[in-house]
Amino acid sequence: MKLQQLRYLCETARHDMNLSKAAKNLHTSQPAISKQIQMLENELGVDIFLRNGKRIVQITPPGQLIIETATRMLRDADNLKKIAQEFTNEAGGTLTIATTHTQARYALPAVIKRFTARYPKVKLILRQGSPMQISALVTSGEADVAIATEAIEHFQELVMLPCYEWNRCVIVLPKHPLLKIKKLTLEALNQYPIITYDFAFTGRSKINQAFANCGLEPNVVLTAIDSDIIKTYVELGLGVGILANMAFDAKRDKNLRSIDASHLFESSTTRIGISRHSYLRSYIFDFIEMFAPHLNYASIQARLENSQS
Amino acid sequence: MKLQQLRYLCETARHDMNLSKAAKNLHTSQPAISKQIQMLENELGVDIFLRNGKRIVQITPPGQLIIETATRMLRDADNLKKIAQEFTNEAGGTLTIATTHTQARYALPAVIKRFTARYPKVKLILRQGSPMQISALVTSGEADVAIATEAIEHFQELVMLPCYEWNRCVIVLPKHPLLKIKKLTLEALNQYPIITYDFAFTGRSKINQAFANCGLEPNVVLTAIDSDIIKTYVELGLGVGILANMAFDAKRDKNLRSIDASHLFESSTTRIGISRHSYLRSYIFDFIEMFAPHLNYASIQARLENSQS
DNA sequence: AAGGCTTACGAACTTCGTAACCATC
DNA sequence: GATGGTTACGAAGTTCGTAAGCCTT
Repeated sequence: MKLQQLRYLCETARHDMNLSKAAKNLHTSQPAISKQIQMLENELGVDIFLRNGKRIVQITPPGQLIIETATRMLRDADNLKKIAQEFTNEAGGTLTIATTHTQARYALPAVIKRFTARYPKVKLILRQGSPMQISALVTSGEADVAIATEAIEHFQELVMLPCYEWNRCVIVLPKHPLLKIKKLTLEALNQYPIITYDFAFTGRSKINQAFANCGLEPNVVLTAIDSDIIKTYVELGLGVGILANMAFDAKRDKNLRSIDASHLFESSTTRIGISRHSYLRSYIFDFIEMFAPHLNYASIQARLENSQS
Repeated sequence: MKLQQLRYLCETARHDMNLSKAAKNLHTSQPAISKQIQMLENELGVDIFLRNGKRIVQITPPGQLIIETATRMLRDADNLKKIAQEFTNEAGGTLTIATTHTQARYALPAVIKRFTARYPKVKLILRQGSPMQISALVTSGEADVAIATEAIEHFQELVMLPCYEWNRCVIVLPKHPLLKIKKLTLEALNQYPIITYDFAFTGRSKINQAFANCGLEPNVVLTAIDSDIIKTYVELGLGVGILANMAFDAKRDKNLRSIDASHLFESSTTRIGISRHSYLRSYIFDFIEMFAPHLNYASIQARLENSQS
């Protein structure tokens, strides 16, 4: 059994069991992959892939388990490299943050500024995506940490650490009738077309929930993953926006007015997610602590050890 | 990075960093080990071992972490083989039980009889040792399950599943004065020299505790790891014995008498221990269920997933 | 007919063991 | 001087890519 064979196997599994694609991705030839996978199957004495003639059709039950274990081994191989780097290249390295637009645009800039000042030699990579995509990036080892608000509870392999709570505001054009109401209600809000986040994103489910609880069905005319796009369409007069309140800046957004809506919606918690099985360089722990000061090396390790759910 | 290199590395670490011993154990030459470890260190860019001239002196801090991760990878490689076996050789296989004398002699025979009837093709290996040795065998993958009563709580990597509780009896020669006492007390017991288990073994700490709680210091004249040896010396008149009550059989032990002592000592719990990271063949789950009927595949998996401590 | 997997085969590269050498205890 | 580690080097064994073949869709 060789690590190379496991690499070939997992890459093939990742690419819908297509040897050709796996070969391309690994910069090698298709026969190399074909042969090594056969040799592995041979050594283990079980078929990993089910073949119909010469075409790979699906993964066998033992193949499924084998791929899972092989994946863990490859991640550990990565961990070995990271451990070594931690001790050789103490200052340098890479930090890949997978996050949503809202976090990248409003929550992260301040933290990243401090981080790069402290670790000037660490290369930063920001990757955007939906909470699901973000989680997958961390699970697959393509990113070190995930920062998002929703939908990342379902990944067994991630540990989600609560960072901060936030709520929403409603944004409208100046002179909008809603500005005259003393205390905003969902009923009042529901008089107008609504522009807010895409369903898969940042705390959108809390919004739907609040309306549903009152027996209302909001007239959502436009959704976006991007707070700036929401603002743009509110400015165009398409409707009123519901935004994360950190996304509104009275100074910058002079053409808009915000109305606090914390009392209307349940607050959302932004979490940072790390893979249970990845080795984290010390500066990653520092980054997490900068983002959420109540988290530190000891408390994170405690979470990693005491929860398996 | 090759699995072979990791194997060489871990074997070297296991043998006090002695390349020669590792080479012998792996049936290869010393230069092969030397070279591959150097190549690994080279690839990772860190020294794993600290050398004084040409002699390996100790493990570097990164080396420690690297060895831990490499060990997990090798165990996973083993797991791959076990998974494959589970699907090819459904009936056959091996079950290695690491346990103490008392369990092997008194608790296991009935279970093993049922097990071999159910799985005639599974090869059974019993390995005896102290609770510490037993735990180490499972941790290192040399045994599948550990069965013991004490001292195995300290291995992070093991999950200990409670199986049954038991207590002790006092054994004496026929006509011994203690047989005339209505209800045995520690004070009465303490009049006589005591023969019981070795400190590292089966529930011995509960005995010491009980005496200590009464401010007594027992006069332990002989300790053994083996109930049969204790009986032998009680028969010789060296003192009274304190035994696990399952170790006394009135029919077989005709030359001795037993007095229940459950009220004097806190009961002990015998547990079965499995490694958190090993793949267990289905018959191993069945074995565990035969030993402790309240444990089954689902409940064991739940314990594996919900505890990390 | 195209896409996709396997077989065949020789070139390039690894790994291993023997032997010789060097360092520490 | 005995034990333990490294260096050198040729033999044996792997792995890879190209080319050719074969099986599905």
